[in-house]
Amino acid sequence: MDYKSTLNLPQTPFPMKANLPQREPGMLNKWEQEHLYAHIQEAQAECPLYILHDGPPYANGHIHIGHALNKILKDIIIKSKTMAGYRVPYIPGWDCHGLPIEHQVTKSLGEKKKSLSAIELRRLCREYAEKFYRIQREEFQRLGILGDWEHPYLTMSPEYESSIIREFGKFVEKGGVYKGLKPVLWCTVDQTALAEAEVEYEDHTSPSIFVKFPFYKSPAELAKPDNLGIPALAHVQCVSMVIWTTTPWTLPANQAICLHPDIDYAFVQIGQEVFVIAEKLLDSVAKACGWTAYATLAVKKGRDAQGGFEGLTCTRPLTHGLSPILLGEFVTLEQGTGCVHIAPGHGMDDYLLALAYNSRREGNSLENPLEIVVPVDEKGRLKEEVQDFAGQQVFKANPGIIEKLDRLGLLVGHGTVDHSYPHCWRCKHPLIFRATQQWFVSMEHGELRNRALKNIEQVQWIPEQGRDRIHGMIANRPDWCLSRQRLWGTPIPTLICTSCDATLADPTIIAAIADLASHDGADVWFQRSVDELLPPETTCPECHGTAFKKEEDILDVWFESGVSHAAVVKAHGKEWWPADLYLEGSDQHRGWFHSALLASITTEGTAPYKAVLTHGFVVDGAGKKMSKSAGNVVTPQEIITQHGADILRLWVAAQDYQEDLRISSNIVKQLVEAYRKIRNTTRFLLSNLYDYDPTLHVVPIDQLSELDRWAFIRLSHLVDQVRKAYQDFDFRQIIHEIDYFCAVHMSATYLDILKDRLYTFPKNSSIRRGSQMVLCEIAVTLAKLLAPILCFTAEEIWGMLPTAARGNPETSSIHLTAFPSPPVVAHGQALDERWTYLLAVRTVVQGSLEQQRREKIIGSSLEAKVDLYADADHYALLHPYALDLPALFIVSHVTIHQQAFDGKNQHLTSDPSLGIMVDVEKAEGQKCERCWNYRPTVGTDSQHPTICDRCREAIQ
RNA sequence: GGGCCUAUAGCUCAGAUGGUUAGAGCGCACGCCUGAUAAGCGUGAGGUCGGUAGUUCAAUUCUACCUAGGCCCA
Repeated sequence: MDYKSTLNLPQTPFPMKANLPQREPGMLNKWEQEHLYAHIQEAQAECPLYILHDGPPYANGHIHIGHALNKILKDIIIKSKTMAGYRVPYIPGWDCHGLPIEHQVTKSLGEKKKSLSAIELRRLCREYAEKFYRIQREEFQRLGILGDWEHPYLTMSPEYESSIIREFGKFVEKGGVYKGLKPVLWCTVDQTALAEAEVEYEDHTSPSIFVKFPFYKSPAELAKPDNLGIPALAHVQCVSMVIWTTTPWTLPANQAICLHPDIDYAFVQIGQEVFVIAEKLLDSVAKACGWTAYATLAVKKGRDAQGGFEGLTCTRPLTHGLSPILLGEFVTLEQGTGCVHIAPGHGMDDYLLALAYNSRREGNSLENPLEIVVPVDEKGRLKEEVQDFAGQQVFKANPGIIEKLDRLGLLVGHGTVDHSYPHCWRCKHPLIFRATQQWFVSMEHGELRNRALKNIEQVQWIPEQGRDRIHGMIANRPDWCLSRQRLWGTPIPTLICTSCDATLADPTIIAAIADLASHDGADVWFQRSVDELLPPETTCPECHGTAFKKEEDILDVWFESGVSHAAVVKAHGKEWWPADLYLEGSDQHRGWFHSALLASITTEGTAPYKAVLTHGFVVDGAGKKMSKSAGNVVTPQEIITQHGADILRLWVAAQDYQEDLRISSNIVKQLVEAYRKIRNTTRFLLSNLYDYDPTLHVVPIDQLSELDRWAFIRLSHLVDQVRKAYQDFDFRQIIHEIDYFCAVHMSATYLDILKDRLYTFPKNSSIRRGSQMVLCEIAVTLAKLLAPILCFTAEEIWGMLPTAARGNPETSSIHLTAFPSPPVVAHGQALDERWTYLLAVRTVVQGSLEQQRREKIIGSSLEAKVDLYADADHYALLHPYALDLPALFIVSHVTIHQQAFDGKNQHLTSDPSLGIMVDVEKAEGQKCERCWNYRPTVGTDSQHPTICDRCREAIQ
């Protein structure tokens, strides 16, 4: 007889092989056709709102692994918050303006660019951004991310551009916006500012000169203790600081000399003169200047509490006035003299030093603020005020300036130097640093800095260190420069009076421009003339003139994305603001978190977010940064095509995203294994539910076997822990919990033990149906707990569950369901303790079985019988389970003896802590053909001579 | 150079106000099963807790420095 056909063997259409790369797109189609995202929003309409505001990626290029990480984390949070009972809308966005796109477009245009109008160039940039946001949108959707993809926010849309202008107007209204000077890289040929990305570094030969700046005070005065306090100076003729520069033309703009506070400076005597230079550079300077006989009189640190340099002044070589000596950390000993000529209008370090000194003048000895002097016009010519050189192009003026310095006796040494120097990427000419008029937001006006710092404390930063990081940045940053000398962006809608040069930044006019932009976009600023843009009665507040020209700068893109809290969050409704969460890479402490905070503090008074969660960066398997040149780049596309998006999502969840995240083929391989364990466990659950119907076969929990109830207790703990981990955004904990649950509690324990019961017991026996109920519950629960992470696989499982398990009425997608509550088992704790003991005994028995297996006594564990020897206490514990133990150990027979360990039975495996000894031998009787247990009853029935009594009953 | 951060088995992660043989899952090796089968079960081997010095009766855990790495800034 074919007894195999009398078994209830597992069967399921749920395949072992996931085939995710093929299967996932089908599911995406289904979700799109069913308008799943919209359905979820409808279903949750009455739930409390949870707003995760999306930071806009830049609409340039395909998505990389960092984008995938960011969006998957967001999606996991959105899906889990939804399943936890919130209404969680997701409006994705893109950052569309800015230099990289303009740069790409300009580059591809080549020479044609010159004949293109601003409006035409903007149109090409718009097309470029349009193309890439669509590409990225598709790539994001492929990751399984649900959201309002049909209505994303784009910073180049008319509504958004209008919002930017409106927010700028609010800034102006609050009064913190001002026009000031700031150095930029400037091309004197194209007469335009360049960004760092547009600069090419090439070798260039520059003059190299050493120039003296004689101290204003006489040597005798300097020698006194309340000055430098170096007596030896009293007898010399002149004491000078010596600076080194490769840009003689910037000397007319000199405002100060900077020393490093910790460097030693030598007072070097040559004849009747004394020069001050860094001690460590003395040899090289002496060589460059041709000094032969010299002596060091004294050495002094840049910063010295008594008789320090700081605050002393020197005579400027080419202009009137005195330059104070300042201290700055940026001074190095790489080249020069260690004494740096400071021209705030022509250098970034110089500029920042001037700002720093000007902003804390009480704490230092500066009498007057340092001025940002720019005696160079936009064509690179020295201006009128520069005596002898007015009208000369800066590079051409250098020889004359050197000659004049020599004539004045101020040139200590000169030569040339070959170094890498910035050049214009288009015209290839050398660039200069030159300060230009730009728009700024004051950090001090209206206490912006202090209010921002105070609000940082009100925000939850995850991880905590984020607070320190942004705090330090806000505390130390200079005023916010809003100007960019570009075309692809939102204009700064201010005006300049053509008769008196006054600037006109009027909130009413700005509001009017914003209205225009809301229909036609910011292009109106470029398309229309001043007269078309301005109200007719507009007059200059300074000179009452009526003729204006437009400001040509556009806004910093950080301002644009910074105001998204208003343009997107608030625009959707007051109750959306402030957002519950911003979630980006840790670089955004200086970027979006930063600009959004300043924007929101200015216009709303508080931070735009309640919490900020940051993640690290993706690095390769060795922890190194990914780069094309290193050849270690892993793309989301390759993982999706090879393994599927769910594997990528699993990777995101399994990693500690608060640090750097490693990825390599090995790591992905490990994840595929973990995925397989989860998948196969689920497959086994499903395969044993083929004949189970929850509406017909449900068994009350208190009537389940203890083993089933133990499984429910494990499930209950899992639900608790996983739900808490979702709340804490601790996703790797979820993966570990689920992985452990599947591998240890289910696969190796519960499911292994259950096989005999499921396969060999009568179909409708309540014990089998009871176990099926538990299996079904576990399958449903696992699918739901996994849904936010393995969104495709969970949906696939959902479709395979018994119909009635999918809710009543049946729910079409798992993403429309809520997280399960933990099942409640009466007296669960006592049961759990008993079973913890029984399973520990099981482990000891397995060890014993393994010994006998190695001895070739047994192969399969069903070939064994087990003798358990227990002391009195543990015998009492074990005895009630006498009938369950064979199934629990998966052996054919178990006998329990009450007998304490006495040292005589040393061939037995013993475990004193469990109070037991174990003996394993070959089981008696014949192997039942049907259930494979060894039983004495096999052969006792003439009709069924090859099966046991239990199986005979089962097939009746 | 500055700010913030990281370093525990091949991989992903636990761990402790400092205190017995530092844990898990996976992978690996070996064995079993062949009624979860490109599956399942069992057993086992893997770690000078990045390095050095210090504090301490005791440090992987605290401190300093160093090395390697990441983000931001200069």
